[in-house]
Amino acid sequence: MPRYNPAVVEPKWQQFWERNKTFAAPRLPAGEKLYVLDMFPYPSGNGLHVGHPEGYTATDIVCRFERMNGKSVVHPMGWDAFGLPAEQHAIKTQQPPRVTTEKNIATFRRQLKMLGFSYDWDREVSTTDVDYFRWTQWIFLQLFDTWYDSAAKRGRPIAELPIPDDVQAQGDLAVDKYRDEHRLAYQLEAPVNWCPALGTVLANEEVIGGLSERGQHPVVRIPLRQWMLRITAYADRLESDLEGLDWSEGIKALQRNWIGRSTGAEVDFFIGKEPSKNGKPVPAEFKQWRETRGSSGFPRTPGPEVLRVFTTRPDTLYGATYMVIAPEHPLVARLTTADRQAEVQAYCEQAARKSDLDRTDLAKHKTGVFTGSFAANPANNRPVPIWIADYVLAGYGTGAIMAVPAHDERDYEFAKQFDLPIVAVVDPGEGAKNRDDVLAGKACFGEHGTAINSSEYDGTPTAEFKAKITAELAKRGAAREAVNYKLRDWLFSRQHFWGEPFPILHELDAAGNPTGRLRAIAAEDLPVNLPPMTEFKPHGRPEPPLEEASHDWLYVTLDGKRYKRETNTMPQWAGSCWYFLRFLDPKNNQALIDPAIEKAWMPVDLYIGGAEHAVLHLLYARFWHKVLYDRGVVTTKEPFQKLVNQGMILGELEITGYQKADGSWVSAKDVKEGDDEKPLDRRTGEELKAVRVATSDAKKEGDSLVLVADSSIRLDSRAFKMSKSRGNVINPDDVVKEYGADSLRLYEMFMGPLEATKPWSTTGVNGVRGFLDRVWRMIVNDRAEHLELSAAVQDVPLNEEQARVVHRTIRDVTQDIRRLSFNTAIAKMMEFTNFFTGVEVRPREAMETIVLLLSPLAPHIAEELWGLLGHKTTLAYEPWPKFDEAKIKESSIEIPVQILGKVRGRVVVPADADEKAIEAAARADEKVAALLEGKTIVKTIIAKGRLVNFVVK
RNA sequence: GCGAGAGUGGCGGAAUUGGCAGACGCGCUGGACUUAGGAUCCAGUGCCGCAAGGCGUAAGGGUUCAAGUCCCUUCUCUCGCACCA
Repeated sequence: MPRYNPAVVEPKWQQFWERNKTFAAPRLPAGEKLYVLDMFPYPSGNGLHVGHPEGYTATDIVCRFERMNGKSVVHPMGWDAFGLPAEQHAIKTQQPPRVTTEKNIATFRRQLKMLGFSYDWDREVSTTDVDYFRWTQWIFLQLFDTWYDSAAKRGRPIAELPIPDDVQAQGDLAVDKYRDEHRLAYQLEAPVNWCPALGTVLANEEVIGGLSERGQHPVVRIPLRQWMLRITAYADRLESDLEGLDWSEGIKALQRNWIGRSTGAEVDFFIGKEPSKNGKPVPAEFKQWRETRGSSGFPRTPGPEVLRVFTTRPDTLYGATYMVIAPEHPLVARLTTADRQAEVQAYCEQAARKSDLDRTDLAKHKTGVFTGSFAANPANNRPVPIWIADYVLAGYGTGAIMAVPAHDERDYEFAKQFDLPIVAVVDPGEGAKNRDDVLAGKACFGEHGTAINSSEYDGTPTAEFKAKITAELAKRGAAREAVNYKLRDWLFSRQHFWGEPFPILHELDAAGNPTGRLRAIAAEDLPVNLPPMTEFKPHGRPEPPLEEASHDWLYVTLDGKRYKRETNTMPQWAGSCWYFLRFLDPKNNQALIDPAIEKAWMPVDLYIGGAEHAVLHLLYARFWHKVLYDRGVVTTKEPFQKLVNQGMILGELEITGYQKADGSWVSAKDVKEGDDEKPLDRRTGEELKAVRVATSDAKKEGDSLVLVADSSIRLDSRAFKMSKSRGNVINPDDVVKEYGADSLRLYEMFMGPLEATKPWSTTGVNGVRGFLDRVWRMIVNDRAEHLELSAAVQDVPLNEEQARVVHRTIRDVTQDIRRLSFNTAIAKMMEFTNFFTGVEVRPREAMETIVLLLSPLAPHIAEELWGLLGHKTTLAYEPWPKFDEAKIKESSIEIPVQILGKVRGRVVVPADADEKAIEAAARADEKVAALLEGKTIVKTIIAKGRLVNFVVK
């Protein structure tokens, strides 16, 4: 019994914590607050993965550590439980998704409790709880009720939206429509992937090469009414507010990249209101247009007489030798001349059939057609031909570009393909690699230089030219400065039956047809629950499955008007956009959160989760938070002050060899990867078989791993992502059963830096279990019948050396935990244990210290040992050990002596020895003295307390 | 192609501001205790060499008394984005 047995110890303490609500956080923080958050999991049917406990252990360590440091800590957990798998399971088995979800949550909850995390379980929420999504719907109402005032740079109530006179004059319906167009939540016809064979709409990633991932059925893109959220309005704030956040540069870069801000100019190219005979702008009309623009300035929206483009390089305007519009551009018909009709139509139809992926994937060679029309270049007034090509995206900028083949790689390729003129207008400068080719139009140069072939601007440096010409054209009303973002508005509706219903009603006329008028459900009438469903199967139409709901759910009469409910549901992202707020006030049925609570606990001080959410979840949550900030619901601009992404845990390292069909080996250097990742013989193209090789059959030779039996055969060695198909998945339940939760926690922290990707190793788990066994035996008499202290543990003071070890360990472990460097913290505790197991009499003070230091990482064993050391209560709120720097200092130290930078000897000197004394000691060292014999010392470097280096000749 | 990160023993990984490369763990070798060990304890373990010694942080160059760490060039791997004008 007195052997360390986690199967007994761990459940015992888990029950203790639960019964005593040891980790319940107060409503409002008492003293310094700390909000530590994990990305809550999607409770999948597979149960917990070993990746989950990695981040959860890290946050748990921080929480337990800071509680002992006296902070008021809130550490909640919940479930991001809407999701497609439960819906698909329902279709397959007719089991309601709520039932499946609750079952999965129960499994996850059990597994998390089994790992001893110090969550305040009273705060548990699930995004699928009606009491929870009531507030998700409430936030949607805020979005619906908000427009973005770009002058004030903030969201404001829709009632404050100024209505232009001309709209006002058109009556109420026009005003409503105008408002609807400006809301942060608005409707749009957007294309979806409709798969007739499956009878459902598919997400982009479920469509591969125009076929459904499941079953390879054809998928067509059809327009469907959708809800959109105007995240683009917040693009610049989402970008600029990144600056004050304590996030890794990598994640910030990822977000910036995704937002994709670029600055440049919008420029209008005159095309003429009506098509002309030769396709070129009529000079007289053009002249008149220039005059008008000179006085009217640059209009907000382009009229039909111009083709507006966005460019980041207005300085290359003189080199714009043609223009390109996207196949979906509204002016396609207007610009296509009669003789080009057939060709253009065929091209556009073909482009429409391609998915976004196909367009980019096989776009190594460019395609396009000439429209027959020309536009006037506002810089030099010359006509340039207008082409249609799908390398220009309809959704970015204005969907049209000015093409400068000499200075844009894509335009260059296109110009080569279709033999269009290439005029260099930027001189790369003397000494540039292929300057002559660039100037001759035989190469493309995309960087900055000085202007040429640009009339009076010749010689102007790129940056200066950009500003100059933009200002000049702006004065003439032909251009303006502009900013563009890659970020698109957020497609917020899904055609699913397992998601949050929208709190929106569509007004119906007497005939039962929608009038186009929307009505938001009043906040006090929320929640809108999901309708009860009797069967779960696709109804075979693209419209949402909730269209099949019973009529008493679907139709509503209010104030004498009939309405039909919105039948789209929200995407899974919705619930995770604000859960961190609800955790702080989970049971409030008057408000999303009590303002006093929000003010006291927010923002989240530490947020840890997987890097897979680095872009979308974090961006969406930040966006919602900013809207709530603008509307006065929250008081912080950003929700997550510090963010850390834990790295992925891979399967165990695998050594792979390659064999031909006849079983003979092929060296890895002769293997290449074919389609579908199948290994092929580089020389013959023969298909090979990848074979797992046992560690004992492989050895290292030089830089490569080879077969023991035949060293000419090289092998590959790498770890792979855990996957069912590869059979390398590690189940936390099994690990806990075999080694215990503390061992699992400790091992995951010991594997390496939190943020690194690292392979699993079962012998490594065994190793940390061995450490816990040693800690146990250091304190417990494991030969006794009953649990009792080892006789070696005695109430004696620490001697000097022991005190040094104790205090140094406190210092280092404290510092390492603060840095989230748990692997080194564990190493320090192992050193401590190695030292004290070798000591016959172990002072109680030392043992109590190590137990406290270990407790955030391995809390169960620590609580058990703490009790054994004579304490009656949990150590969860025991003060964290303090160290005394004076006790760490040694009276004498050993320092290396180098000659020409090479260590030649060591000397022991008093710790406070001055440079002279150190040098004298170094010279006195026998070995050093011998080597210095007959040499001239040019210089002596003394790093106090570190080393001595003699530079000799 | 662009962006981010990383290359250190057989393996996972340590190494304040440039200051003893390889902490700690795994694995391996030898030993002790054992009927036995997948238990425990002790010793060893970067590479070459009998040794003295030499060589070593992806490769090459540089700065420095001193470089895993700073600078330049190149290579490889992982992740993300990918015709964003």
